[in-house]
Amino acid sequence: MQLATWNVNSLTVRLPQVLDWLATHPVDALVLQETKITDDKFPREAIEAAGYKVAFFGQKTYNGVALLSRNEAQDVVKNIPGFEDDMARVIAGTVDGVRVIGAYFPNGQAPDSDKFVYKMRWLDALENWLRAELLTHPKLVLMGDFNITADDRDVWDPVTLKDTIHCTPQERAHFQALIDLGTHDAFRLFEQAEKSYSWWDYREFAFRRNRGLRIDHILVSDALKASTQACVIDKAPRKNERPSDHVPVVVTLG
DNA sequence: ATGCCTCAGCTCCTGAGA
Repeated sequence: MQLATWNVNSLTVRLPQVLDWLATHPVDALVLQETKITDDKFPREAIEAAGYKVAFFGQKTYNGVALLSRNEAQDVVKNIPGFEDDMARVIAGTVDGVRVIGAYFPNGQAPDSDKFVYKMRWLDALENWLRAELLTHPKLVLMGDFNITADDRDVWDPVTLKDTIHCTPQERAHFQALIDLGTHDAFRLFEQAEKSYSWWDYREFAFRRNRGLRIDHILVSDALKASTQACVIDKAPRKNERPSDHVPVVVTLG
């Protein structure tokens, strides 16, 4: 079984690339972030024609998430239950017996901003919900655009970027809190190349110079750890014309 | 210097992303 996550930065722009990618990477489920599209305009037909069922939860201009799966997702949940939020950031569903949570974590903008305060509140709520979800669904995968680097290996210049957004101790403590609930950073379960990133700024030839961050993650629960066989970042779509600034991350479960 | 790209939208500039 293969599961993947991809922040597409506008599904309207990236739909052809998503369909191309699925044709060559026929994963069992794919979660998308930053679809930036309202539900009435979601390209359901094109995705179903490619052989996927889809659940989606969007809004105009910002945010927006979707869960594509070969077999229809059961018990779909949108956003964090009990957490008031006017942003579409989370979609969860059970696919082939695995609880799949796709999430677009808040950016946070800057450590001294209101958006950072919201990010911390959102992360608190996510942790409380995940604790409960793990009890009812031991086989669980949380994946998406976390907007957090787990440690300095995930940062192209950890000295210059020390304590800046995505790299603060507060954000990393929250990442660790998710791990402490009984999950594992699937990417780090395996030997990986140094300077492996999932996002590169559009500016200053950042991709060509490999000035990136690893902020797109896949956490697998304790119950899935032993069956986790691989986790790879697929950099190829970053070389497309009009690429997303993020690339897909894929996990293979036995 | 706070932009450099890219995207959406009450679109010819602005806000946001990370």
